[in-house]
Amino acid sequence: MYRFDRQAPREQVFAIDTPPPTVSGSLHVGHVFSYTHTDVIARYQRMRGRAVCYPMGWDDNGLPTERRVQNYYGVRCDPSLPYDPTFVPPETPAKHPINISRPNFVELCARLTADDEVVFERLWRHLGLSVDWSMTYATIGRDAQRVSQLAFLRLLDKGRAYQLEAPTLWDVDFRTAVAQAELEDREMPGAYHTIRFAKPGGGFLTVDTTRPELIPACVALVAHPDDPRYQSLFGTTVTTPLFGVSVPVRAHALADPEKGTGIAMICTFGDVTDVVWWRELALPVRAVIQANGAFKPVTWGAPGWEATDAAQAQAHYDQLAGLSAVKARTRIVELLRESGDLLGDPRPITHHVKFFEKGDRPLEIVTSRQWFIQTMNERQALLARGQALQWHPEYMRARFENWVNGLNGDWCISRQRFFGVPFPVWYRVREDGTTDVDARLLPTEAQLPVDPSTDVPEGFTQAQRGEPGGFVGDPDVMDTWATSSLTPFIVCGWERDPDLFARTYPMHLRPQAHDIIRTWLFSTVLRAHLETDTLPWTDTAISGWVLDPDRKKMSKSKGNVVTPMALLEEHGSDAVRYWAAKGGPGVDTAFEPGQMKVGRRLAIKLLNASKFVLMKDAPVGPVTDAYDLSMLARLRGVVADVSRALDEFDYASALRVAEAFFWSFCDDYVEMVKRRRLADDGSAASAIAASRLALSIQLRLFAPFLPFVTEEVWSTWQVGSVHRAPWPTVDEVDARASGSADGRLYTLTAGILAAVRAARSLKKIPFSTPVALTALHLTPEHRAQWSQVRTDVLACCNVTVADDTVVRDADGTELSADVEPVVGG
RNA sequence: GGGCGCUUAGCUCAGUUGGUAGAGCAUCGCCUUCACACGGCGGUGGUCGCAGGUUCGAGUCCUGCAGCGCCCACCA
Repeated sequence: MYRFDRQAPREQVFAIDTPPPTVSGSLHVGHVFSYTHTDVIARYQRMRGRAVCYPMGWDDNGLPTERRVQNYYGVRCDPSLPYDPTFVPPETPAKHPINISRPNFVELCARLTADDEVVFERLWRHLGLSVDWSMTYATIGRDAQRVSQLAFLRLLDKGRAYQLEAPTLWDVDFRTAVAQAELEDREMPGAYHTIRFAKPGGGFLTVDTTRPELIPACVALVAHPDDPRYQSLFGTTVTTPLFGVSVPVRAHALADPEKGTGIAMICTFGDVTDVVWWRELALPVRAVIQANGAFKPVTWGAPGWEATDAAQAQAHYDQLAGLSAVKARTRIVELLRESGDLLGDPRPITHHVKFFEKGDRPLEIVTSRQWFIQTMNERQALLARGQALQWHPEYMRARFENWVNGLNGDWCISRQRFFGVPFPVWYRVREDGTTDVDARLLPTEAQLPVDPSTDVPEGFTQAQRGEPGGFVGDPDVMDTWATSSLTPFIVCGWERDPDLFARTYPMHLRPQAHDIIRTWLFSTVLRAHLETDTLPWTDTAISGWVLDPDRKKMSKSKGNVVTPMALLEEHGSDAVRYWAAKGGPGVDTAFEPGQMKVGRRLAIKLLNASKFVLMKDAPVGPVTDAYDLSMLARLRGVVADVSRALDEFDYASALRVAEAFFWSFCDDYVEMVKRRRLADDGSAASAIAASRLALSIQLRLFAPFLPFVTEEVWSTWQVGSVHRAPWPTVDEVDARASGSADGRLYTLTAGILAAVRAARSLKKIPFSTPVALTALHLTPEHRAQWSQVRTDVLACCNVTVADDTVVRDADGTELSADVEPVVGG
């Protein structure tokens, strides 16, 4: 039913770039929420006659999977090991992790994620997602690897991807580079330490620092060029405490006279500002922190580590070597106190520190060789792409622009990890056994995907791996976003199925949540811009988050996550979808079981109302009665409004409009026709025809939202699936409803019935007691309709119009717009 | 520090181009009536965050402020 028609011409295609959920986690209510939004749009477009390309992907690539596999099987990846085809993981994880090769590790990742993917698919089917499951992809799958590597090689060829040895943001626990997009600030306790530096002619100047442990890595001091306090020091050198290193005092506009003493240490590297100063002031490197976060061994007095008293520097430094940054800080404070170079006590502060979003310790900056994709010189072009993209809601564009304007470097795409797409690159090994990183060996496009740790470059043999004169593979894998940014290419068959690609790309819709605008949305726009010089899609619909009743984002760590399957089983999929669809585009929505109960009630009401309408059958004929025509005139407007809202991706408004009409249809119209249907005349035939037409239309209006109950009813009296039925149009209504009519007779009569019900309730008059209208105030709008109000219709409420009923015009705007009959027993 | 959004009934939220404040839930009451008790109908309930301004008229437009949330930002 949901199979994408690959023969459909491009104008009829509607292609959705589905977010592939991370399979190593579990799906939560937020997923159910946002994936429902997408499904409503997919179902609507399908009923409009579009060939909907709606795949599902699994994001099984990356760190979360790695961590899970390590724990689940008790293994650890050692890329230096050869593949062992006979390896079988132990039944229960061993006490000490078993080292296995990268291909073995990847096999285990694939095995574990395959199980998850079965569970995920079951949930999505239960929820009623109208996905074409034959198009499912995985981000670690063979084709995703081919696309990632091919796109990388194309960028390399164009000079848009490059490799560089440079200071890079580094997570010391995962021991990998990370990108700007993966950072988050966390508020941390810290302390200002006032340190003294010896001035050349005697005396001291003081510097405030939160990272005294980096004094051995200090390469200069810096103050603002206009700062009067330091004018005389610019161009001179001062001496670092404990280590006795001469460092220059420099001027740079980035130095903030307001912070600390107005003069700062430049260390290699304490933060990203250090990197800027270091680069722009052309300073030397004196790095102390290693990839694992520990202070590295240093021989003082050696080139680059000159000190006035090398022995003393060594004695001090040896107490730091091997320690982590935090422990080194504690130790150096003691040393500074002993030497008298620490003035006063450290002054506690809280400040923002950069973390890898998945990391536990603050990021360090470590110099390493990494791959980058150019972004900085595309910023203007990317802003223009963001302008051209249709955002729903519109204001989310600001997030994108905010991010693009805040970029401070090219995108680092290499990670020193294992479960990811490898870089399709080998390097020559020199005769002395060292790697020549400039002598790259690349595969042909036809060979992709390749794993350079097991595959061999053209013209070499496996025996030459790592040998002098031979080759080595690039050890790194790509950032997970380097693959995810290519989902439109993966889905649309880029460089694999040109016919499919031409029909589906650029795609139509990218649905996603707002927290990954800077990562997934941004990087996808970038890759499409660089590769095809287009936007990847015309529209993006941004969903909000599901908040718990305390208005906090629902998350596992807070222990407030509800299992989606249990939710679906308790309330029913239609009910949960109803709740989800009420959360409009971009709006964070409270988790509210009450709304699900309302959705369930709506579904049951649909069943019952359908049962009533379908009790009576009649030949399909024109609708002639004024009441029926008036009701259909209202429905005509509803069809137009619901369609317009869905065209604009505003599923929440669409549902509201359809629902409001349906309740009125049940309360008022169904009551109005109850007695008429029992007659055996043209009025009855008209009522039955109109009821069935209205039911058919309303079932189709609700089908994208409540796919199960609508299909259930549809299947009892229609051929085929409601989900393949044509979307209702105003033309369809006009074709059956002869003559022109408006909705006023319907609203007037509904108003009278509602007023009678209110009066009965207020005066406690039971339904079985007949009542008569004695007075009626009419608004000018409804004046002309009064003469059409029929007593046989009002009889459904057991109300009659007395001979002496007084009908009054509403006197200007003085009277209430409501019709206020006075009811007598 | 910059950006974006939100603030309307006890709760969750609608409120199109300015024109008498809306829905559902909760609460209270009524009703077995031939689709529906897994129900129906009705009632109560609001200085629209605050202060100015524009206007005949402001929940809506403008300015400022406050609170909340999110995104971003130079760890001295």
